[in-house]
Amino acid sequence: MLNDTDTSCAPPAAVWSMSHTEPKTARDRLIVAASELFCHKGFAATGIDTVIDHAGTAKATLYKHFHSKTELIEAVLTAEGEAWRKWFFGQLREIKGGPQDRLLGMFDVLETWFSHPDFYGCPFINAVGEFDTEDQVFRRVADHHKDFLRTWIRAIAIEMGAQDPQEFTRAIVVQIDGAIVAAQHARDPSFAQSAKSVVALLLDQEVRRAA
Amino acid sequence: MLNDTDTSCAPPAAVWSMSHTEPKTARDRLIVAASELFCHKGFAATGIDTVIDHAGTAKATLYKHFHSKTELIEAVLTAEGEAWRKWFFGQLREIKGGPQDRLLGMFDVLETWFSHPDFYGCPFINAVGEFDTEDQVFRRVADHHKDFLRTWIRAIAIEMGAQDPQEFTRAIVVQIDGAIVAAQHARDPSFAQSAKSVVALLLDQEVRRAA
DNA sequence: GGATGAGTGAACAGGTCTGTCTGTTTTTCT
DNA sequence: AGAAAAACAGACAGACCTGTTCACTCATCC
Repeated sequence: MLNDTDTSCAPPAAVWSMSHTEPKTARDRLIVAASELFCHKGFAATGIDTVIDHAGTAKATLYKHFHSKTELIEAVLTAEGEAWRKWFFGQLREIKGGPQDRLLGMFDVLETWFSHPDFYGCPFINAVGEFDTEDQVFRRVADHHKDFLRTWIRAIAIEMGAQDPQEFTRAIVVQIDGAIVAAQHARDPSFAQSAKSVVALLLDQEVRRAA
Repeated sequence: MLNDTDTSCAPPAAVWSMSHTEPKTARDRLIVAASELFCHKGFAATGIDTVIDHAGTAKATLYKHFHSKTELIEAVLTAEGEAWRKWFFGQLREIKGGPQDRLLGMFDVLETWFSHPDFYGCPFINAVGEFDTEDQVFRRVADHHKDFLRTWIRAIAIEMGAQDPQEFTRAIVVQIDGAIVAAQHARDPSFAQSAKSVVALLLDQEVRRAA
């Protein structure tokens, strides 16, 4: 029932990240290099010179494509978000069953994410935590990213006939964020299963309410 | 019995942070200033000069007390953790009722925390997100901090006669971390109540299991 | 085959960073 | 009051930071 046939042969980079896309243009190489460095060593802590060294480009090339470091960070977050969503929703689409099954299955996908050796937490959570009040650009990008997830959850909630889709969605978001942070800190992917059990309980409640 | 009469007249800083403690020694002033700056503007993004400016000390004084910036960050996290726990567990102690009431009441305390204008998320979550793989010192300090919370929850779980205290604790940790991150990102303290509702459901389940 | 546009390498400007050092002043303890 | 410890202001070193500029290479396409 799961796509467990092809996911094991080529582990050069994280499939949920844009790091695995073969970079052709200089811009792509910059984004890929910056993404890896920013996410692993921190946005502020990584210098431009390190980025261009890893990308193998000239500094002028970087500043031709991105007018500032902030713009590069923004581009990295955008690209990383797109790649992650492409992978994540692709996985979600392969889950068979009704809305409940799909919702529960999401946490198995999350666990797959957490289990990858290059899992460093959610780049958006980390970015907002790093800059916080300073620059709300990153908070906006993060919110845009999370909106895709909220929309997906809300659709499930409505499909299920949840009593309060809004509140239901909020509860699920708490499970996701909590699982991400707990797994990141404890380096223990199985927090996805803890969250999944809680969600199963939430689904139980909805069923009982409907009955 | 407690000094709860005088806590409302002077709101210059957050009561859950060590920023409100009147700094006497130069070391205290450094910690207080560094704490505010690091947590608001980021650890890497805040320079030493900014810290000593805000603390009103000489740079030599800083390096006499802390041998490096990393050591200062570590001291800030330690102090911030102590102040937070002092406030938080103090609030928890005032909750009347049995273990279930105390557990649920915790989320009201969390909401109070989230509601403060200076709430910038959990410094430990932010620090681990910022440095991640680079320096595991911060991860260690964060884990030590979280351990107090885990111990408290686990005691409640055992007192309640939870079927699996370990797993119960993990589920609660997910609720806390999730509420923190969701509240921080959406700037919406009421995520504490969403988490609280989920915990109420978990308690329901334990009661039903016991019956 | 010559123009065009993208990329290169390297130097440079101007700041800011961490961390050190010196000499002076203030506080504290006896 | 006098000695000792602590904190002060500020200059300094040396590295690193972001961002700019310039001259050059090389592929592609008309």
